[in-house]
Amino acid sequence: MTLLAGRRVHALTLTELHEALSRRGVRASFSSVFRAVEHLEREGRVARVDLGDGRSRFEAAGPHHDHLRCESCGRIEALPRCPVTVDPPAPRGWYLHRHALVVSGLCPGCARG
Amino acid sequence: MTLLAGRRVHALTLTELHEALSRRGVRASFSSVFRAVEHLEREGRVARVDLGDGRSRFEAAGPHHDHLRCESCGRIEALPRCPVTVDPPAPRGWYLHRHALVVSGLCPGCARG
DNA sequence: GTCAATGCAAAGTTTTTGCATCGAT
DNA sequence: ATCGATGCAAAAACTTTGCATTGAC
Repeated sequence: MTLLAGRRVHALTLTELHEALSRRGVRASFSSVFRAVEHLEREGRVARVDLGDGRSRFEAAGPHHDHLRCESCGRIEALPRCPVTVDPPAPRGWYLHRHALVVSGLCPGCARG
Repeated sequence: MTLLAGRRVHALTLTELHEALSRRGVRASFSSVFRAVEHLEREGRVARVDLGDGRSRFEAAGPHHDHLRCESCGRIEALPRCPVTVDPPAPRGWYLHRHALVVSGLCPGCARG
């Protein structure tokens, strides 16, 4: 949980999480990590996010926020505030209750390079 | 292309596209569909979108639009207009140039059921 | 003949499951 | 003994590639 709640590290993939745990000396198989995250997700303590790179990422559940993603290095950050207008013009009949926004471009490092 | 440009059908997966083509009498292997789409994507005529359900979807390239997705039946539609404010409050240093928004909830059919 | 398009099968990724084992109560 | 947690390997789902063949020019 501490890992997933880190302020700097956002939305880790299972592999990243597994490696990060190993580095910290936590010996757990990939399956265990998978199942732990699955469990935490069901409990509502962890949220799965999909940033469009083809794999699921996980982060500590919390207040809504959107994501920034660097198209060059893959770096991920949370957007400081949500730029989606509260009243989306939904086609009639739809009942909408959530959204996921990924803004992409170049992070400071890659934009300079 | 005609299929991918349809107004009703948005963002087909490779499998859906393959099946749709078969139904229309176009006999092409899955690989061929994959490579055709890959080619069209490189040409900029087709755009890949990821709506968070774990597989890539493809649609005709065109003016920006975001997506609606029904969490119950998977139905997908384009949002009539983009509810993202033009000037996202990006952290300093980032150079942003695109976004992908998926609004989800229940489609008219599933909301009623 | 040449070169691109095609089909099939196989490999690569990532996610998920089966199953036997280990551990605490 | 029981019940959940664990590890390993295998299965699944999707995407991508290798390679031999086919087809158009």
